Amino acid sequence: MKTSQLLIPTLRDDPGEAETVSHRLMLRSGLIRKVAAGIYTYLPLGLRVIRKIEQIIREEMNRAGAQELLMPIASPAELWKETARWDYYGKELLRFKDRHERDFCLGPTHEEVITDLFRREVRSYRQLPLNFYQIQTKFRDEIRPRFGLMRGREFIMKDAYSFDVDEAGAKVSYQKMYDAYIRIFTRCGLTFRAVEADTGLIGGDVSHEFMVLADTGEATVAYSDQGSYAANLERAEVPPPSDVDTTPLRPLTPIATPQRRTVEEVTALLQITPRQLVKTLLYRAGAETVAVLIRGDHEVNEVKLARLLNVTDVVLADSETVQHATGAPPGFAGPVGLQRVRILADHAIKAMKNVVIGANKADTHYQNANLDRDFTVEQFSDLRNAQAGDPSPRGPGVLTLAKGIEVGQVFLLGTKYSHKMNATILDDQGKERLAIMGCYGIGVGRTAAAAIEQNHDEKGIIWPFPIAPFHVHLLTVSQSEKTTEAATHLYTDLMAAGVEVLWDDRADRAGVKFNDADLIGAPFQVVVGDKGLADGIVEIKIRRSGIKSRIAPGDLVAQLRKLSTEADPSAA
RNA sequence: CGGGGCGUAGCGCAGCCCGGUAGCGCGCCUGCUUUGGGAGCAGGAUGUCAGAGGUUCAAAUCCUCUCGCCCCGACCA
Repeated sequence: MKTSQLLIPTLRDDPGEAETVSHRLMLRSGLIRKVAAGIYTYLPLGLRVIRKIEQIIREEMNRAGAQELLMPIASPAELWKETARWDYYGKELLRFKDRHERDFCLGPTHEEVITDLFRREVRSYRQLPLNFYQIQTKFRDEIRPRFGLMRGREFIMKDAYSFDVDEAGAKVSYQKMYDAYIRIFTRCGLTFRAVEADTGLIGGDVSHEFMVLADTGEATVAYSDQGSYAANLERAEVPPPSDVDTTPLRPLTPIATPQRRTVEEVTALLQITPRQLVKTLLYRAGAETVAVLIRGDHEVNEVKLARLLNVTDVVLADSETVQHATGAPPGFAGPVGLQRVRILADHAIKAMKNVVIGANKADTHYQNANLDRDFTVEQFSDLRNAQAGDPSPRGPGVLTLAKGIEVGQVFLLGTKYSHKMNATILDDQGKERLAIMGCYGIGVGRTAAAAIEQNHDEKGIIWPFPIAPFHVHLLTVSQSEKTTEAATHLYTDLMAAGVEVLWDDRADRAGVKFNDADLIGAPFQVVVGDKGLADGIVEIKIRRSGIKSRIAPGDLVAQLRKLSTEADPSAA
């Protein structure tokens, strides 16, 4: 393609609306333009990247035995009411009525639609396993769209759904997708980790997320520095402490702590460390209020708490609720004499002795409070976030925390949807059984954004070869006929050789072209100009390394082939 | 939804406090020169100052409301 024939509106300045690297560079290099919050147009260059990623996904999904289909974006409320997600999904589900006042929604995911198809069309275990996938536009009315394609409301997703007769089969299907995802993200040139994940709104039992490691990531990953353990922080297990403090018990003593509410204020006043203090946090979980005891230097993991209480989410109680439950203003809650709410505690509390806790009385704490003697706990559980330096819950090593961008997630759903929608098949005994399902998603645009987060410099994008919009950016830096003629030949030869080449044939000066080429980030730049041609050469610049080499025009195609193979071994 | 901020030319911004002719840089158009890392000169076009009300002789500027967008939090591919 020629630049003069494509709309590639590059920007010299950073757009004011964009802060993250990928968002900024996508706008600047003319890949996308915003239409509304979280809603974008993919311009020709951006669409080429999207298509490249889609193609890699297609190849690997097909290789893994999945079959492609395409479901509608709009789906009727009835299906969603069957699984109760019409109510449960909340405001993220964009609903509307058709002209007959029938309720519809824009699909945020397609478990209902695919399960409906399955139950209508599939009867026998002989037809299984089945795995259907689609690459389609999804709509989720996100609370806060941000960072360009990283979290859009409308976005392109590959979603796949597997159906098996039994658990064993479902695990095989799950593993196939897991392996396919590893290949997909590897082929996209990303540095990533597969981590254990919470199942969230989709539901189910087992799940892994594929995290591209990048500082701009919204998720936190905890992984072992020596072993293979890796998990989303939401999920990362913290084993109970092995050593118990054996200090002799001292008598419980009230102590005045006027206006000292926070851990910092109380520990500063009493000259102790946060490790010697127990925070008592009150949470609302549905209709119930619970108290959660947690060591002063730890953070409550609300996902774990919600899971323990079997609710969808928990929120910190407001001050009125705290006052009602403890008889004291917030900041002075403690488990001693706390009657009105259940008391839950993180495992770490078991190991603590002579702790400081709130006294359920304004401006007062207790010193030397001790479990069982002074207060009791209804249930101990893993309720805190893992911290860097914690021992790995499985395998050797200690945990390190890093930021990650979630580009894909795989779930073993079990019968969650097949049960609610009665999706059954006959097994080899002629008995009706619920299909065991799995579902598997990849954010296509987010994968492109993540690739930019990991591959850029101050000049612009450095595309991994397999997902670059073009392999070669051909730059003519002189306006002479000689140069144009030489470039025309090279352009024709490259195209004939199957090289994806973008020829910057604009009448602009060399500097403009060099800068745009660096910004757009094709892996290789070929520079043709009067100077080089006088010496009988053209120049190749490798975008990533910046290394330039001079080469006879006749050798260009062969040389680029060689460089391409080095850049993308999987393409060979 | 809670907290913070912003809406002025295609992009980046100034002007607003202290009301009176809407500006700067880049980009765009024309011409000449230039042509290997964001050219120079000359000329030119482009704005419902987010919208609606109000105050005033007069509003981009002051007041009220509405809308949109960005950032921080709760959500997720």
